[in-house]
Amino acid sequence: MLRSFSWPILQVKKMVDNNSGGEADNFDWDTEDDLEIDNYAISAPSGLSTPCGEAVLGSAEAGSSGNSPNSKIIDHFVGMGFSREMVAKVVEEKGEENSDLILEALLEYSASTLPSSSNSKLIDHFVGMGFSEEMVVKVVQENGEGNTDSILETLLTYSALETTASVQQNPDSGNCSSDYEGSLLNDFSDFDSFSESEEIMSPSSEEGRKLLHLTKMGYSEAEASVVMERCGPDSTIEELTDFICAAQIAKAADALFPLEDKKPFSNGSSHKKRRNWGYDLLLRKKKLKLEKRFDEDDDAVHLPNPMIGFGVPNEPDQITNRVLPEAALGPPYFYYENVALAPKGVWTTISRFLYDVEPEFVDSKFFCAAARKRGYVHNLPIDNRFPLLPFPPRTIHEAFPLTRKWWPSWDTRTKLNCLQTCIASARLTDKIRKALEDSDGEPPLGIQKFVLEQCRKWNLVWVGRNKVAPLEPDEVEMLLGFPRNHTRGGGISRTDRYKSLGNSFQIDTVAYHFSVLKDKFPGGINLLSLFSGIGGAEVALHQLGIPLKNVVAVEIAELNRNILRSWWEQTNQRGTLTDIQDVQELNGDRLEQLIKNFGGFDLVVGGSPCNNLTGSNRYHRDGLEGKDSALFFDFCRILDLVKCIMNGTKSMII
DNA sequence: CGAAAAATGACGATAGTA
DNA sequence: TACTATCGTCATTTTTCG
Repeated sequence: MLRSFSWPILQVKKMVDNNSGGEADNFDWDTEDDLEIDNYAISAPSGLSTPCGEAVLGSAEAGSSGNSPNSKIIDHFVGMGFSREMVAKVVEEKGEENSDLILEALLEYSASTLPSSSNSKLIDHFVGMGFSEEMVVKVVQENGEGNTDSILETLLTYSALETTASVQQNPDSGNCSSDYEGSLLNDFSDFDSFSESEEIMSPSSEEGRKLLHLTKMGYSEAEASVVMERCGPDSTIEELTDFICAAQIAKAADALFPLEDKKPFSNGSSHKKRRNWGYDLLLRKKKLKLEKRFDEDDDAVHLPNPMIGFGVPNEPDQITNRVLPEAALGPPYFYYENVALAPKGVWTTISRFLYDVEPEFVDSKFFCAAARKRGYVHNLPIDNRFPLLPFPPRTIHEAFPLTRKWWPSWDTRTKLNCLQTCIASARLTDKIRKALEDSDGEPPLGIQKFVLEQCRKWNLVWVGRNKVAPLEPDEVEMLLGFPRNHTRGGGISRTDRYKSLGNSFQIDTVAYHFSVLKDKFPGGINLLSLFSGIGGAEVALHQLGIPLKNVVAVEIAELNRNILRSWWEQTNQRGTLTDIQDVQELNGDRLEQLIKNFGGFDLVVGGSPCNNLTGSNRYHRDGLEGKDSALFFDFCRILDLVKCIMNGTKSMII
């Protein structure tokens, strides 16, 4: 509820900053000069072509209709959807000077009265925010009037689509469209081939094919059909995905605006700059693509070799200081993780969405006996890190001494490969055994090559004469740094243990990065753990001896929530663990409540789904737009909400 | 016996490095 | 150019459970 009412706050700010607001539709999408973008953001904030562009105009007009300052103020708030009586009353109580207080009071009153309001009142409310009545009625019907949050979500999406569409179709935008479309071909070329193969299987109507294609890409049918309507029947998949992509970026960014502007009359420059974030990003993305066309992708993220990030224990070449972009500075600290070997461009996008922080790529083979190439984007200090002690075994032989007896000399592996979610079948290991038994002594080179290839692929170890086997679940736990039997019990199957473990952090690696927090939070920390899985972040902090005060863990899988809860109880944690099922539940309201309860999060951690990024996925390696990996944008959304709410809370306290 | 859960086996492409 | 690594998905079979 609060969130839906937060929107108008932005309008007030815009209105106060600049009352003209008429340039929204003429936003220059062809601009490639960052300086110009920044200037634009600072000098003409009302010109942002946000999805609520209409709302801005609407309220500005409403505002200018009044004469005396008093009625003007009242009109402003009425324009946001508050009732005139309520506004008048509040203005009288709080005085017309302090809009902060007025808004606070209005929000409070509305929160208590709206739930009982009628359907038409709800519609009026959203119409008051600047959405067209037609659209609101439709969306309320679709979503049901109970869920104001999803109504707002949908409205924002539709509005974003309209805005981007009108900008794209604006003939005044010069050569923008041709460049833009051309550059997009690169990005969606993999989708292209996908669609061609799909065509054979479902040769229905062209429109149906596109719809199917878009929905397969993970977009809702509503999104897909709206976009197709906007783009016309001749639109290509590239154009369609472009619209949706832009809308999603806009959506992710816009979800943050309201609370960002909780201090309606502050004018910090970074504050204003941030508001342009999603669009700024869109432009940068475009710029990046253009650069790519000229073979100048300086912006492309490249993996370090050796993959030691800013440094690992016992290795030279430590980097102990770096300059973070201003927007990235805490509080809170944040820590995002995903697979390093993602499709091209993914890490560039991730970095840009996380305040342009340079990712730290680290292979966990420097911490344990198994490789794990991961990228981490975080704003933690990087000096005076220390590792967890004792060091875990860092070679296969140290980790599994019993295998030494059976390890053939021609298997030269000293480290295991990445621990994944599936293991080799018994049939494969048996096939290997038979292949080896045919020859006594040294097997032929061909056999050696085959066996070694399979061993690398499936992380097999030698457990007997000519006998290889996959790792046991508890061995995987050990390699990843979890306590033994961490994932055992509670009715979890063997298969699911592998799956949960395969999706987890390597504790020693993460703990090394977290170690800098120990001095800073001697009394313990409040942790927001998104996609928490089996609790890698929690375990790492615990091992470091950093007390966990309040932990909010968001995890979709019940089995994983049970594992974390069980660990929490086993280790006699003093703090409180709140678990939430879905990141989508975590809206502004919920976060505000949580943050109010214990004064803010010190650390926000999350490794969003990698299944659409990893090379192991043969079917849906769709990148960040993939069905599951797109949840990355929820990480951004939530992180930014936390940032905004905490800054807002702080300013109210001070 | 039948449903549900668990285990099994077949299935390449991409992107980086030497 | 050749070589290597990769937090996986799907359909089917087998086992478990009531």
